[in-house]
Amino acid sequence: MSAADRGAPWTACPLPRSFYERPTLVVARALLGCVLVHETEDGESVAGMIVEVEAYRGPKDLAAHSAKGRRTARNEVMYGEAGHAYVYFTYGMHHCVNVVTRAPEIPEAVLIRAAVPLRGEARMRARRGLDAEAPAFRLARGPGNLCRAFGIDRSRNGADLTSSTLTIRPGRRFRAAEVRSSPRIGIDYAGAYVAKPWRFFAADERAVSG
DNA sequence: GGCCCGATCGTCT
DNA sequence: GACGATCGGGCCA
Repeated sequence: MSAADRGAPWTACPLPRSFYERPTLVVARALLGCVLVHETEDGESVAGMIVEVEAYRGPKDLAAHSAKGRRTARNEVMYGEAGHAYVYFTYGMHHCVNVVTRAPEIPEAVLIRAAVPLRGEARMRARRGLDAEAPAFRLARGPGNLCRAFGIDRSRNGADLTSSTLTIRPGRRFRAAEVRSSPRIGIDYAGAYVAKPWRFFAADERAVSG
């Protein structure tokens, strides 16, 4: 660790399991301001502050992959222990990363939709195919872009966020006045659950999508 | 096996 | 606002 890294959020201890075992809406809100860290192949790490999330609360939530109790090889991680990553592939070209919440057999999770780069910005740019001109807030804006910038793909599905090369650590705390909520994005098929205000984001952060 | 569609993104009008 | 890219998952036969 360099002297400059001492005390930096990406060097703090990962959030404990108990953080994720709480109600999913509580976890979603609490993740805002926390720091997602992915250690890369060469031992360096990329890190970013989470500024946008969405809660998915199956089996009742018709927008969740676990709606109506659906349980397949793809979403099996949602039924497991809290604090693990659920990573899936969609639209033939994008990955999305979630954190599993609550007790085993309760298939709920929080989708991480956007982050502000804190470390490894050059690596993120290279992965996104963006040059030095591109503003930093664009690097991890949107769930697909975030996964690409962080180098997260299905090989990280099931990763333990409390003790692996993919972790989430405490960061800054947003005050209530700095947080907004809204309906979730891209779930028009979810009937009565379309309008649930289960998307949370930091107001005035340009890295927020939508 | 076949068919439909997606927790997205960038581009074009 | 509309649309194409691109392919695995889910469901039915």
